Amino acid sequence: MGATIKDVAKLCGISIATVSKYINGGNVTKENRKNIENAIKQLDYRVNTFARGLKMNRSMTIGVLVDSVTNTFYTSIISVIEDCLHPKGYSSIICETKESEEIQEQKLEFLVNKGVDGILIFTTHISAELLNTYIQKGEHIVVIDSVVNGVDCDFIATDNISGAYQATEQFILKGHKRIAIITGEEKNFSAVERLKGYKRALEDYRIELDDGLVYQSSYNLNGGYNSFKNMVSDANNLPSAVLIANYFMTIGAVIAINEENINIPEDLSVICFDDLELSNVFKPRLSSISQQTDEMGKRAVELLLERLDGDIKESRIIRVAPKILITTSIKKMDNDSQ
Amino acid sequence: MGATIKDVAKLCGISIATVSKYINGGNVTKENRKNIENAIKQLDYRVNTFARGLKMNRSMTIGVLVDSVTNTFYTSIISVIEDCLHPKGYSSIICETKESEEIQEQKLEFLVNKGVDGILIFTTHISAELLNTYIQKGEHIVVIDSVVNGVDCDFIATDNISGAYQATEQFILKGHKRIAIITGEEKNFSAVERLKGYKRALEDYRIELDDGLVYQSSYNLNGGYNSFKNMVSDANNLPSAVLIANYFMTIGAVIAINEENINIPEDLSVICFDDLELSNVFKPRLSSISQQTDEMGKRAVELLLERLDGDIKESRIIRVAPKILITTSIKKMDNDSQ
DNA sequence: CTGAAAGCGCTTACAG
DNA sequence: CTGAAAGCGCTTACAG
Repeated sequence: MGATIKDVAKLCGISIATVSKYINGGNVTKENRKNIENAIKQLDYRVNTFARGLKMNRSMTIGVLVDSVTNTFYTSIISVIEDCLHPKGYSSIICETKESEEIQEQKLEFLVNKGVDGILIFTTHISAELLNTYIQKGEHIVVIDSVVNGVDCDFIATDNISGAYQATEQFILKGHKRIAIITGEEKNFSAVERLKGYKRALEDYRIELDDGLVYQSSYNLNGGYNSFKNMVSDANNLPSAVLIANYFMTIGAVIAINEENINIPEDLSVICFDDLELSNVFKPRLSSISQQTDEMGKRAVELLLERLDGDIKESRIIRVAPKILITTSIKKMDNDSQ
Repeated sequence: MGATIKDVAKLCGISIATVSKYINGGNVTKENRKNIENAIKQLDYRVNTFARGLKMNRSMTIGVLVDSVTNTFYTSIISVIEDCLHPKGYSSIICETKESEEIQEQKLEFLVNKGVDGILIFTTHISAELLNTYIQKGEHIVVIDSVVNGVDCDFIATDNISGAYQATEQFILKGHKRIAIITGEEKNFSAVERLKGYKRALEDYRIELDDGLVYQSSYNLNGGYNSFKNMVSDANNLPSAVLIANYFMTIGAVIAINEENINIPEDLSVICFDDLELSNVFKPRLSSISQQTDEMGKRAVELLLERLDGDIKESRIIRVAPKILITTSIKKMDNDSQ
């Protein structure tokens, strides 16, 4: 169908080697350059990706593995990734795991079969074993949003401990002492880190940890809803403030807040992780710890491309500081009460 | 690095032609089959995508062009598209236009350069000229979420007129007579259709159209916010019900509703398009017209693959009926009042 | 700077 | 059913 490098060469009366040299940025005489440029335009010539890929053993394609493309936290990062990748000639293949480890393995295999040059992974459940299998096969991998021990690849994640610490500290500075946290279970990397930050802040400010105020359940809408319901049903153990550890849990909590007719911040102060749509729409606007998706996406691509080019071998771990946004969803407490 | 078909053939002591035949589903003797299967496993052989693509002149890759990957309406469809594509061996390259026509052209060119076999487009602004340019070059295109006249490709869209009609009808059946609509401008395909459905319902039920109740502005959060503010500021022209024509306008409207302390449905009845996160979280749950993203994604892939295989030439237009969900966000009016 | 030639890994008529 | 051989479009030493 389309014109080939041969057609261009013929039209110019020169060899394909020279045309190829021009295309790849080499030096050719002024006259040849002009002729080639004209011929390319005239013939609407495009380099054949497959021929080039075959010869170069590079696909200029990056695989992206993600739990779900309807998760706006992930897609915010994906959007940045595309922006960084396309100018360098890379495209990406996005695969969803739907949070199934079985599908995750299938999709990883799919990506490798497609001949991607590197893989960006941000799924909640990724095991060291699976990562190591592919790293040993020579795949270049960068993991986003979690850190797995004993794996020789790059990691990039939000500084969750610091984020949760700062949030808890905000409550404390406004006089709160009964501070609850709604977070995910042990298997969720960021949930655990955020719980750690919460505990550390309490400790630093000499507030005794009340295990009854730590609600751990599934890291999603239902988990948030159920935890919140449990929290308010325990009438003689009510907190004055709550930190909610991710966006989906927050959505669940908001549904519960509405059902229970709880007023924010009069009845309860709230800070949530992830500054997405809901935070804006809820009244009052929710205080939030917002992960820097731009920074994360940009750095992830940098790390991966460096790995593709260079001979970096050591595992690098990057922590991105979140930004905290405080609104009227936090009540200032009297120092005497509580 | 990886093993090639040559390695497999050598290990089996047969020709590469036979191995190729096996790989592509042809008949080989039982013994050869066994040997080949073993060799493939032993060598961890994978077909080289580029060699195959070069030879076959098919990339098994589909381009997807979308305004934004953080738009959950779009990503719901994208998710279904991947599910349909992967089992058939296709992968997809997703490109964002960020609603810029310039970027749209660049990305389309990017996709064609990458050698995609077909393109799925769902962007709000796609011109007949641009589409025709690529169709003439032999690209296979399916357009989702809008219909463009004078273009020889397939289209798939929600039956917007019917959706808006049904919503308006619901208001009317509950006794509403002053029904407003907040929608997008003329350039937005679905906005125009939804306005049409609204008008048609009023007409059918003999309710005179009040132009003052038609709010048209930008088809996004700000447009929804501003329109809603304008609507309530016009105190002697208040409607009892409002239909909001897309998700982002609804978010804007909800922010305004909160600011103005308007009670739904006591002060105002609401139906919105697109049954996404917000509808669940808002109290009371918003009535909605939900577009069938599963159906749309599935049909889109079907149409495209048919086009790739066969010799379909005529332009096909598929309309998918939306589902309407009625909640307590609509007040039953006394027949006497208003 | 330019060109002839080999070769990347695969598929596919074609002959047997 | 099997195999030898051509060729897809490109890049890259190599010689000039």
